[in-house]
Amino acid sequence: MGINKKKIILIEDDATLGYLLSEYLKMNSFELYWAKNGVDCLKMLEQNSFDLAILDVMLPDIDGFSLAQTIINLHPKLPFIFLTARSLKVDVLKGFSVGAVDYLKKPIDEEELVVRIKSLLSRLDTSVTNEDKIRTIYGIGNYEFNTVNQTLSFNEKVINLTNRESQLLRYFVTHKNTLCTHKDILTHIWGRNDYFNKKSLNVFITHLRKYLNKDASIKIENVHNRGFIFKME
Amino acid sequence: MGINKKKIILIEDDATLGYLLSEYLKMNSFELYWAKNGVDCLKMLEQNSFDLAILDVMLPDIDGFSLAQTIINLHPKLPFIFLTARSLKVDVLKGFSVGAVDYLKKPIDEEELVVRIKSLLSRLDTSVTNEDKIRTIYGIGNYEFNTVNQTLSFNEKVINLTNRESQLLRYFVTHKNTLCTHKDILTHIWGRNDYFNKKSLNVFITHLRKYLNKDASIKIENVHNRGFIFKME
DNA sequence: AAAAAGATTAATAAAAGATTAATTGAATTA
DNA sequence: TAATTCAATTAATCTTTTATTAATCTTTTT
Repeated sequence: MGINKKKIILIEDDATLGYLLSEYLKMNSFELYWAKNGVDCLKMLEQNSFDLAILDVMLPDIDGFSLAQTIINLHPKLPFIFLTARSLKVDVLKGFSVGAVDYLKKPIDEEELVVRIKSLLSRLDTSVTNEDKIRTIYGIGNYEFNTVNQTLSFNEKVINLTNRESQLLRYFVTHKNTLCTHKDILTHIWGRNDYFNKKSLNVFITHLRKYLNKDASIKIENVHNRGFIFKME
Repeated sequence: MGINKKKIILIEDDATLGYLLSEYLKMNSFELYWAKNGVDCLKMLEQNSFDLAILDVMLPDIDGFSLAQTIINLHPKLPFIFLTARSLKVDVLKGFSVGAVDYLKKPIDEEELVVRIKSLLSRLDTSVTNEDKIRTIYGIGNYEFNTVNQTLSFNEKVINLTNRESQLLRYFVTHKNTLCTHKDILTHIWGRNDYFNKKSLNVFITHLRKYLNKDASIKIENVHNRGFIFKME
């Protein structure tokens, strides 16, 4: 998750359940705001910006679906989930039709609630997902390695790598400066650790060394009888 | 929703439930593919590109969680939901921890399933934004490509493109300078990734290369065993 | 110094790709 | 309805690429 706590607003009139959920969610490092009714809720929405709203359908002063509608009008981007005892099918359908991200039926397990919240927040948070995505471009010294196009560039010069070369280099950059045993490399890339594949691996090591010899800070060092260490940085 | 039906792959070994869900989802204008086991599933994933996977946890040949792991490795962007009779809490938590978008317990109401699917697809849908960006006219080096008239012009000379030629060229200009895998091109344009369509693709590559050979700055490069890169600019 | 492991270069065979030609099949027209 | 046309697919052939294997040389280890 990000460096900042995610802000959640819980709209729940029941004192016991409200307290329980608030505390549990706080324990799971969310910043929690608990509104006990619709009026409080709107006030809080005025004063803060939230990442998620959890809405009870049955509220003393306003119907949850109407409140959801109001929330959408005021904050179209705020995702919300319904949490309710009314598990009537029409309600579930109505919940989604007004734009709910999820609809959970009481009694809900707190742990499950937390993983559901985390799951949907991580998907909604584009900044996080982009960071976490498998990187396509790696800097290797003065080289640039594009794992998708399978190219290695150095000062405008572009080398096209073959599948195996690219696989091997990717393995190395993701395991840089640590021993990569023959066995690990072979089972991971060749799928099988035997004499001939090991010979093949050696050929590809030579290829990569040749490609990378423009930058002296990068080295593929052999550890006798064990494997290789890809040194960089 | 977009102009095209969303493609869903359902992995379910139970014949009755599988049939029921398939039919119901088809009725709700999804394009449905039903895999009865893990092996079938992987084959289908090779041959098509999907918008969503629905996974039973209990499969005859492979554990659903392991299959999910495999799916993530092969298709990191494909969202999946679990649909299962095992409503054990640990399973739910495990489901989300491996990256599920939702975890539904049997017996599930079909109507609810559909609204949940629609809700999450609408939130995940990025293709629409990309589709919307398609322009009518593209400059390709000294050429001008009109996607509506399906023409390619060079110094007053006009080449009339066929449907396939135009589709393929459009795919390339909207994905220029990045690897377009055989699979992506074939599933996107031909709808199916198999041996014969790949042969067909090769023929069209030859066509486009011939049309575009007046401008040396444009190249359709092959990446052995992976696909093509349309280089321009 | 001998043996094993590793590095390098070269040879080879299988697979993939490119190109041209033939065939199919649907749409259009006589 | 038969003939024509044109695009897409399939087939046949040739070319290129690539992973592997082999051969040879160099380095390490005992």
